[in-house]
Amino acid sequence: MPELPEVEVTRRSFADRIQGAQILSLRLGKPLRWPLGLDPEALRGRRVVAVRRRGKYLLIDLDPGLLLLHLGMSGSVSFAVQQPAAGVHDHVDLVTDQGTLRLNDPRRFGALVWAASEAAPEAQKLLGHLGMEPLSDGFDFAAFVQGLKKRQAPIKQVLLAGEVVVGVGNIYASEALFLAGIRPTTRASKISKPRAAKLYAAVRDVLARAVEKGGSTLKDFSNAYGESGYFQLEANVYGREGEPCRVCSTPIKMIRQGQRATFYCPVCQKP
DNA sequence: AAAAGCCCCTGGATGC
DNA sequence: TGCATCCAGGGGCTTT
Repeated sequence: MPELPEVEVTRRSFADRIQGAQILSLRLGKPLRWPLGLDPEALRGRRVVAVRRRGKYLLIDLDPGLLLLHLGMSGSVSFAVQQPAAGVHDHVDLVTDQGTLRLNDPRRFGALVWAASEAAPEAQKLLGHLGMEPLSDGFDFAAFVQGLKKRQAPIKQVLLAGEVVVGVGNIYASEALFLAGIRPTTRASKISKPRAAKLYAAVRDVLARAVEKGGSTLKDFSNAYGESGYFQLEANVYGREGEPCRVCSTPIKMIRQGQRATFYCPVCQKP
């Protein structure tokens, strides 16, 4: 479900409310993708210092240590002073003196992982290979071009891999490539500098706009207040197979790349 | 080193 | 109505 915009929207919807809170307990439900890596009891009494985001991971800074929270495909977070009784898919309740942070994740591809610090091996195993943050000042165009240059894989899959730039998932990869006028099957290394410049801008623009719209709610995404996103209504190609391109009216095509659906306009997007 | 496939898991939509 | 099949916002791991 959640790509960078949904994760960022989630972060913003509870970061202020949990900041400074003292952890009272941590209840875990069914196993998630990875074990926590720590006895939950050990967290009692620690303070939540801040909530940051790296790619699609939420970093909940504690004193000391941090928790890495990933929403997987179907995860969503809620934060409330008083949570209702836990349902079958509520697998994390982080109870604090300011409210309870709850993770609901039917498919359980998500995870909550303890790390002693961001530099510690258990954190670096998940974060170490990640590429640039597209919405930060550190998103460097020259490095972006260089990253594309050395990859022979189709550009759609290079975006998804997250090693050049993070946070671009299946929806926004198709959308960014549409905005840039680039065919998803084009080998990354073949993209000229001017076209890379369009893609660089498109990635930023589409993610920033999606954050403003509260993310995309295809099925069940909501922020920590339970509010839906609306960016899906503005999708140019994602989920629109056979429907007319909003620019040229040509039917949108759907193909499969690495077992994931890709959508594009065969006229607006050139190889 | 990089690319391509394979899974993890549940639920909803579709088809016979 | 019942049951099988396919598909879904991710990504680490294994195999080429």
